[in-house]
Amino acid sequence: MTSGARGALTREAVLDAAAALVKRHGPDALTMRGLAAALGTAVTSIYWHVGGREALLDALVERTMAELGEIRPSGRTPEQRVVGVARDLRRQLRDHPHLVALVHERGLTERMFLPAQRVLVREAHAAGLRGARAAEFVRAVQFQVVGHVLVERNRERAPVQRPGEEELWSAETAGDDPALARALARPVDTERLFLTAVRALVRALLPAGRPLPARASGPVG
Amino acid sequence: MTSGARGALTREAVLDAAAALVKRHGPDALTMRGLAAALGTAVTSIYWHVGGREALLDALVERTMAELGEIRPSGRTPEQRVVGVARDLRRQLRDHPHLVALVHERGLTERMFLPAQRVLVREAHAAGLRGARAAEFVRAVQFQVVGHVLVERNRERAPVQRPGEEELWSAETAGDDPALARALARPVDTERLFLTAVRALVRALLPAGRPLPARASGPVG
DNA sequence: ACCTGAACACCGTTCAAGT
DNA sequence: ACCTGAACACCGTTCAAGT
Repeated sequence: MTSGARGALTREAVLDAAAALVKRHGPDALTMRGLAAALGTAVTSIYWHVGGREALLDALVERTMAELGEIRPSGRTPEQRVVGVARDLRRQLRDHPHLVALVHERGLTERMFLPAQRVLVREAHAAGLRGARAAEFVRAVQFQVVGHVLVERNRERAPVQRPGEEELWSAETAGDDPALARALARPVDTERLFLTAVRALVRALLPAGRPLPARASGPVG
Repeated sequence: MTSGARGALTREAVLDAAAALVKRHGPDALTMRGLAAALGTAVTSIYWHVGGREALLDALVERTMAELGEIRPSGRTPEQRVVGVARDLRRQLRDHPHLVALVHERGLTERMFLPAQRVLVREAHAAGLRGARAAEFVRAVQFQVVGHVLVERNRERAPVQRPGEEELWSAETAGDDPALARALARPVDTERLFLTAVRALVRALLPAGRPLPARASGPVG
């Protein structure tokens, strides 16, 4: 109904319709029967073109991931570039909120982080980090970014916190600090929180920022 | 069948059986019909005692949360105590892996972190942090701990990574650093990673560690 | 090669009916 | 107050049958 049923059914057309459904109502709203209705075909045709629901969602993840623009580091110091990469990745994921849910459900956070991983390895090398140290750095940034995005998404779809109860909590936990109680009641500035955490991590793991003379490490590509 | 059908059906008995099912096969395996079968009653009895599936899962989360031991800070400096609190919370959540999944599904990470929040506020005050600064600190630790646990759980239930592909990735991303490629192929030392990240955060946000003379801040309890 | 309807084995939930 | 079976409105998937 939504998408024109012009011509033969294509794998592409199925994925398009599926993506539209997910975009509008979230992954849970994507049912094989509903998708078939949107396409104007029989449910079983979907199975012929893309396979079952699992395969469909896998394909959707892969497609959305390919649509994400590549991440290019910018900035003077390795620290600036790494923080920039983290921020860009977070922005990309924020722009595709359902992708995060899909990826989490399917245990693909590793896959999601792969493009950024390449870039971070280069930055680690440029900063003079190699081997196990470089790996630890990359992993730490991965956990940081992905973890933050997961928490952020989670809070967004949290049930409407009953304000009365929240007030109570704040008063109870804030212990003689009304300014803190107020701050805890306010919505979180997630962007700021994110940058704070990433910067702290990068500063702790990256060697002190010498401006690196010309080209610090070996051939890169 | 599993749990004895002795006496009248109780809300407690229903929750017990539900908890057992979730513990053994995960939250997805908890179906109203399956639960009724395990209890040896009609499905509809469950509705009378605890309400629908949503209410059941909510009750389960609340119950499991109450079972978690309270978190007590230990250590000399505020930094040590905060890191300890974070580590304890992570351990608790690791010991109840399905709780994390349930909490994430239902958008209750805020609720899950509440007990630790109280403790962290006290530590922030003890370290001389008040008002908005203290709130930011608490929030940062919250995102850090919860985020890490979410990523950790996600990776655990990730599909078996085809080793060939992973090898390729490593070789591709490692760029002239075989030790890094090997490190990336090895399983992550999540405990170490966690402590590294938390320590970096705490050091960045907590005022420099003076040993605090006797009692630094106002009345607390 | 592509598409179909019917059927199977599930779900959560409601409701009128029992005791 | 407590428990029941039947029924409703959904699911994903398979399969034999069509063209």
